[in-house]
Amino acid sequence: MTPAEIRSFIAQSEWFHDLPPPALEQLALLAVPRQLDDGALLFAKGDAADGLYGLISGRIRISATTADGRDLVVQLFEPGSWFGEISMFDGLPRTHNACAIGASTLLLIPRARFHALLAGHPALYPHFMRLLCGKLRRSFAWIEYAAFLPMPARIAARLLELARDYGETQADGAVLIKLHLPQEELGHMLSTSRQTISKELRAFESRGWIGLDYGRILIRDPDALAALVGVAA
Amino acid sequence: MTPAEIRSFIAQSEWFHDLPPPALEQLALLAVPRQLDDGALLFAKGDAADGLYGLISGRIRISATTADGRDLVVQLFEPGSWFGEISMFDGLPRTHNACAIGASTLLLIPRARFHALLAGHPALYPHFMRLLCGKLRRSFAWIEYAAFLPMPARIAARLLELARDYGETQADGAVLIKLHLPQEELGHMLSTSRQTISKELRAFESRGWIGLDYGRILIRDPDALAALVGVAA
DNA sequence: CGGACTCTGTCAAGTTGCCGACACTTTCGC
DNA sequence: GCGAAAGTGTCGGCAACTTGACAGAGTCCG
Repeated sequence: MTPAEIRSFIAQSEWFHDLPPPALEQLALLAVPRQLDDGALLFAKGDAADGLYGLISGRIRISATTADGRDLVVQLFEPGSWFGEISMFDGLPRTHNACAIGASTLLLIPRARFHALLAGHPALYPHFMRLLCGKLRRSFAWIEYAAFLPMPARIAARLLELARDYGETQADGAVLIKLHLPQEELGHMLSTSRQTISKELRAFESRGWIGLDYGRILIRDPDALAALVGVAA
Repeated sequence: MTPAEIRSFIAQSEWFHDLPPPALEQLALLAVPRQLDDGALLFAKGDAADGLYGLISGRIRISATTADGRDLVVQLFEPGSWFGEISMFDGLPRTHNACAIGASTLLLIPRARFHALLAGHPALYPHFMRLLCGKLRRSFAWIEYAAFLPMPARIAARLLELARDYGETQADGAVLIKLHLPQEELGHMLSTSRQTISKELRAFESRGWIGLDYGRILIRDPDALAALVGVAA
């Protein structure tokens, strides 16, 4: 990872692209590259926060865990994403665990550097505000899904989200979710059991709404799934 | 509501108390007082946002609603609270419904005025950031409770929150929740049925952890409830 | 290409919570 | 005070999910 590559990664990112060039330059000089092996823990819920992370390659899995080992997958970050900002803004410990899926490369912007950047460029604030608001709105949607929707609809809703975020449209118009996604992992995203996922996916498949392959899901009829969720597609 | 009262309300609020006096003055002049009758709807989810609201007296109930009429109570605001800021920061529609419990008096800071204030006083941003982060952390906790805890523990967790936010310590050390809180309303806060609430509250009472009276709940043993949640009190 | 590992389908038993129903109690407004 | 309205206790049937178990299918890697 050369300094030039770091600079270009930051300059192209959604978060920092409107920084003036000198600030970009400084940020790039003080950012710290970091490598993670497959499955390695980047930080855990409750850790003191060291800084803001940008994902360059690989994938990061954000989750919450109970004392007895169950966990809930909250988000999967793709290259180009930045995360860990909540602890930057409020100074409190990490809200979730973060670990690598596949070997991953990250960029750390140390806490002090990030604060200096904000102090020098308050014009960044509205942008960050919008990002936080987006997270809040997604949390609210999740809370409502859990409260209002029966399990099949929640599964459908999650499949549509995954298709939007990780989908690749095929020649026939169907959307393939480009994730290794065993039923157990889907269960961790919806806090339900593997067996329930299996049953419902099978039901969707039998109606022709989705296609199933080991660890792969193909969305054939998003409108049908959306109708189950009760929202216009 | 005299201009002087408005000014003093704003000056004492957690959100604006460190504004310089001239800005306070301007804000007070442009804020619009508003009266609501018991049960009146202030705004609904999906409405375009008119501004930021401060609650002077009464109480505001924030909820989400389904097409078939079920609803989920997300928050109750007390006098001194400000709300509706999410739509201010991202310009998108309201995330929830807001309606008055009891006759209520509010102050509206119109959208344009709020933006002008922010533009003129970027030092306000870090404070608002922390507030948004607090909401996010509370949302996360809620999501985890729903995912991980069985119903009795979720009820216990909610009772402890209510005791913290609306509790009044009695002579004997017990904490009375100063809300009119029928079991059905508690059910709407936990997205469960009245019958389940009734059964669990009765169980808590029989163990001496809480006291029950029509629409009133008294917390006698918060530690026992916290142990059920699985968190140190 | 063969064995280890992962993933999936499925069943049975048990639990939890929902819903409708109904009686009873308390509170509130006149 | 009295009647209406609101709140509560409780039962029974029912649907949804969980857990544990096990077999079979697919994939990966030596």
